[in-house]
Amino acid sequence: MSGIKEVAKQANVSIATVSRVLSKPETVAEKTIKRVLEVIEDLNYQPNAAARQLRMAETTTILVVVPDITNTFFSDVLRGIESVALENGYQVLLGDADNNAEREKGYLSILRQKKAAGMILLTAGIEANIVEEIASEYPVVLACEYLEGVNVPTVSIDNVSGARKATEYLINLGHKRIGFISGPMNSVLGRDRLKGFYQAMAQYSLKVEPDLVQEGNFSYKSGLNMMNKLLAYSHTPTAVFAANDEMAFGAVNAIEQKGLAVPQDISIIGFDDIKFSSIFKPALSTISQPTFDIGTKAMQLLIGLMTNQKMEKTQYILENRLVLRNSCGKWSS
Amino acid sequence: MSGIKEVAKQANVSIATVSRVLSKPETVAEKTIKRVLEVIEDLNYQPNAAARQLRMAETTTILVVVPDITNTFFSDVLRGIESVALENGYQVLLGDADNNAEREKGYLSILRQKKAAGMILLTAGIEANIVEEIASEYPVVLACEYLEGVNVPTVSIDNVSGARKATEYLINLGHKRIGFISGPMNSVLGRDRLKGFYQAMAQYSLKVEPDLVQEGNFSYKSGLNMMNKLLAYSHTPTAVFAANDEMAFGAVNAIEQKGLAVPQDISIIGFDDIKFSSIFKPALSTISQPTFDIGTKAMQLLIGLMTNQKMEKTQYILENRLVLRNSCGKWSS
DNA sequence: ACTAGATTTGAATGCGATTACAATCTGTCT
DNA sequence: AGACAGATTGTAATCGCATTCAAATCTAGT
Repeated sequence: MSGIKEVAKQANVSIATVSRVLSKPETVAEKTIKRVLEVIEDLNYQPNAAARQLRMAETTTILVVVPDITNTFFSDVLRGIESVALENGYQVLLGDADNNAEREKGYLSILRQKKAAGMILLTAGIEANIVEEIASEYPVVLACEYLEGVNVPTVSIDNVSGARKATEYLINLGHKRIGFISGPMNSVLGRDRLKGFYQAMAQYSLKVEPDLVQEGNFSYKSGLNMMNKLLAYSHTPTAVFAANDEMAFGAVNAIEQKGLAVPQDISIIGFDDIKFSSIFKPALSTISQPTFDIGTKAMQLLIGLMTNQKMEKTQYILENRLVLRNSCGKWSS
Repeated sequence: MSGIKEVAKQANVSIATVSRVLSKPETVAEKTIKRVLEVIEDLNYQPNAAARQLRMAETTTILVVVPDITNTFFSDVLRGIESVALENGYQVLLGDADNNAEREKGYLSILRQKKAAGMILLTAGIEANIVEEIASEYPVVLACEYLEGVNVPTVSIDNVSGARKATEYLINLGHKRIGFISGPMNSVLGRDRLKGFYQAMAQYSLKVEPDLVQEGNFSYKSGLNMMNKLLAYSHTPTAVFAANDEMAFGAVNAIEQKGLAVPQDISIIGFDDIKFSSIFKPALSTISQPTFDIGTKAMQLLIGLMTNQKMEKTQYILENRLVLRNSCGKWSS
């Protein structure tokens, strides 16, 4: 309950002096500082954030919108964000969109209310033009997913090249009939990974059979279902690339439920390298994304934006890399 | 940039009327409402949160402090919290303590600055007396971990009975030499689960060999290490209870690395029932916690506190239950 | 047409902090 | 001693909104 007035009274100074002790101590006499500080300590005084924000026209909270906080991939990124936010005196307001574009949009009002100074979008459910509009008015950075043709600061990985890398690896192992379990086609991420797959196949003059590419939704269950579908064809693939690790787990388990073995009968590769990928059996070969770094970079970018630093670069593509474990094997036919 | 003044001017009314349209429309003439609303729509006006908060002396953000957002257990709880927060017009400010008590304490200033109206603690690193003090001044609810002898609203599960349940199950399967990989002994959670283990063993007059209980820290790696330690003894246990699922995964993998099989040679049971437990092989038998419900209940409690509702109950213990999968087998000697 | 009563509106005030500017104090120099 | 520069402190305006209270407008009954 104790406000600046109370501190001022007890320290026998004006509220202006109290304020100065906190923000510009060099303009206040030594012993006054001491006296005021003691009272502050005593009363456990902390300046009211709302009043300060109103006066200063700035807040130190930023908004992060995630599609699903339960997904460890996003929580890793979030941790990166929080880490540099904290270092720089920012707090993060969490918006879980729950994979719902409407809900995602709802969070924009936080910005308009000036409740947050900026926003990091880990999602991509909002229409590109809306994002662009909001980004022209407020500091916004996109992480993980980029929006085609939108000129908003972005940090991401190159999903196309990552997918190409994974596919090439399978090809070099000798596989020719390669299946693909994609992410949802309405997400850039899903489309890009598919594109990378096609590119690699084309580069090696391999035919991709339409039946062998199935659309999942990044969930374990969909991986399981789609793999079962692939298994139902007369010519089953000898390797399949799942567009994320969770679906890869599903694929592996579907295969094993049919009495087949990974990688002896079918090789599986994933994408993301989440925490459980190395714990899973067989340990999953996958494309590793620098999740934590995506978070830190995104937050650094946002801070740059908020403090009006002129930026040399606003588009960052972080490196991904192939991590080899035990879910893929050679194939000779 | 458009404030209430701008709206008032364009709608040709005073700012008071604009404010009334938003908060007490029934006191404003029909057509005035319509006109004002149109301008508001037009300008995309949203009342400045800081000004509003300052005037009203209340905010709609609450603080949630988690030990580690990366842990799916906590992110599930968080999702529960967010879900009812959103329904009731609250936003959640996330504080990741990163398993660091100091950092945890740092978040308390958010409350003092009135940046958040209340707090949910999913951690328990802060000293009990400090928690009690802060809780006497601000709305605070504890979730997941309770603090002994602290009279603060709490929602948790009964870790003792859960652990007893898991142990009993192992005993009923015929196991006698049962090992335990505990959580850190400086956490209530870790101690309670150990207590449950001891209780069950005592109830069935089974001796617990000191060598067979090892202290881990809830991480996969510690599960792996501690299991290796257990495996090094001449009389290895026939079953081990790991105090959480991640450590259970570590235990299983340690066993398999030694060429032994789960559950044929050794049975493993975990605690938490995280998402990955049913995907893992063998699918892990474990104690399931109602994570989402813990979150919703905690948030409901907090809302009650913040709105000064008189509460019939402030201590909730949610049910846990044994979920049987494939990591435990019968033992006869 | 006039007035009491009901409805609608506007001007003034305060929330708690920051800060430009004015006022006061200190000590030094002439 | 008086004056002035520099250091220190206080005064008051301001941020954007909600709210109060009194003024303005409208309604209907006579």
